[in-house]
Amino acid sequence: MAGNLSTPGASVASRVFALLAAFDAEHRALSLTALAERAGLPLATAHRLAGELVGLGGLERRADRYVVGRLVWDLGLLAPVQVELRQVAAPFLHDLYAATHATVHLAERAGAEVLYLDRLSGRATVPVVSRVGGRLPLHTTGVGKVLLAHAPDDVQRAVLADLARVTPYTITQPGRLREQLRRVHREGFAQTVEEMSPGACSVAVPVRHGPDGQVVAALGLVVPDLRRGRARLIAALQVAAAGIGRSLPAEPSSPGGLPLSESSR
Amino acid sequence: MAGNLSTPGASVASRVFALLAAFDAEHRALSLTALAERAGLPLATAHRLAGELVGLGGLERRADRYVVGRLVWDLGLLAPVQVELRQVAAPFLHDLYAATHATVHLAERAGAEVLYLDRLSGRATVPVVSRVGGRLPLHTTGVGKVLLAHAPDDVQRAVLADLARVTPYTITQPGRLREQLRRVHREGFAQTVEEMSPGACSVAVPVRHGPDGQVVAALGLVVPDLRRGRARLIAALQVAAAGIGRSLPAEPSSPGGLPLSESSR
DNA sequence: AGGTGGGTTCCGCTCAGTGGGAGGATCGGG
DNA sequence: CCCGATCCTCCCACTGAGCGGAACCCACCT
Repeated sequence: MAGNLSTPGASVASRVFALLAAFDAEHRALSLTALAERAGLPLATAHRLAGELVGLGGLERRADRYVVGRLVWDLGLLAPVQVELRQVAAPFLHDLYAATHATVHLAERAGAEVLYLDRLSGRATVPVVSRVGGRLPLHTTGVGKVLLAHAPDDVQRAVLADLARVTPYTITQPGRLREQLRRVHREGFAQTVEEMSPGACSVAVPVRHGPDGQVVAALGLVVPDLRRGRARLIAALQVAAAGIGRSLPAEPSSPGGLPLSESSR
Repeated sequence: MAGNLSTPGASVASRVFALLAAFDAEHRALSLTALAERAGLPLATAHRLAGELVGLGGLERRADRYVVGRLVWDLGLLAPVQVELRQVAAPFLHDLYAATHATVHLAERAGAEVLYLDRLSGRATVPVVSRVGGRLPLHTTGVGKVLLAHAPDDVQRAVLADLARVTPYTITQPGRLREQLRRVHREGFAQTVEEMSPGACSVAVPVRHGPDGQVVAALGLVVPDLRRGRARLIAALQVAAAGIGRSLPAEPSSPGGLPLSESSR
């Protein structure tokens, strides 16, 4: 991985991806200048390349802003990001939503963050910051705590060593969080109370799979209040999680692995 | 845009996208040779570029196959492909599903095809070929007929001039289809009976928006049989479509359909 | 007017990209 | 066991695609 993209030695491909990767959830539309800056490319280069990408469908131009193009959307949907899991889980997520009318989350761990694989939300009764494809800290979300509790030691250590504060209720003391993680193991669920966003609480359970009960994902609900009906939510979650785990194909396949369809013309 | 990618004159960017665009719904995983062939690149070039893309996250290597990488998935989710519409529509789609337990579709027109923006399907009772991000012909699907009925003249003409047969029931006579499109306008809904896949019927209604009632999308249901309960399905669809239209923000952030000529794929 | 901050275009130098071809690995059939 | 087929990896000398500083344009300020 070369250093500065504007220095000779950087490949065109890396520059192309630098341009694309300049976009994120907070920057869905960028002016040429912003794009160049965020991509670390000279203005003229960014301009030429961006123009080329627009022609190829990788970017789109909206007035004086660039946005990610349709082709990328198309292609992204082909990426084997837990397709199997998401497919299998979808009906269970619906069931959960129907039963609770809460925001439903399906997530996996990606490094030291939660990666949201799917989300169902009714008309927002609670402010929810998650986004399909979005990442959030492990220690501030219900699904995150579940995943963290079942993560390898080194991940736990790394996360516990740096607990960023998000709200006044965010748990930032390693000791307290570690105790909570132990409880997750003991009780089979995790919860948060306004630790990610004010006014939002969550419960979550692991999705286990295979004979060894490997935790492959987490299933969570976000609600305005946990004081009433928590037991009911957990019960619903556990039923759904069990159903998902049971419905997953036996083969412990590579992460996200799926029918690797036949090749050739 | 140039022809053969392996001839000098093709830009690196175009080669990169040729590699990515070599993947489609039927080819989610490709061997190097297949990849090179489908991208129209010399093997050595494909090898080197693909390797580079793997390093950048644009591709992923699974054993001896390449698949679309996570980065592209991430980025694709940022593409402004009717985000607003999909977001607004989501709860209504759930409602529809809850009410009917049929497969629910939200689609827009992309050139001379239907582009599926969202889909809910319970445990498959009916074989459904659609896929989020997938495209199907306008004349063989319920949502397609709705969108076609409200498409500009030139699109209608182009589509009517070439009605491919998909099943024995596919309508291939321009006259009959034209008559049906008139009925769509008159009656406010479209239907298909095994015209796309055997054993599947569909109904669909337009989603209108704004003071002029512009058709911005179509909402459809797929069921095994329309003889019973069609009226009920249509009623549900119309309520949902009206709700979506009403909930959309005043200014449609992006144009409904793409120009007919554009062929980004 | 002059200034500022965006976007666009130009063009000659040069190094990144190219791809034919050699070589390796793996398989399976004779 | 050899041999051919198939697929992947690597090398390297040639060259034209890509680069980006600089000039320019334009809209909108003061």
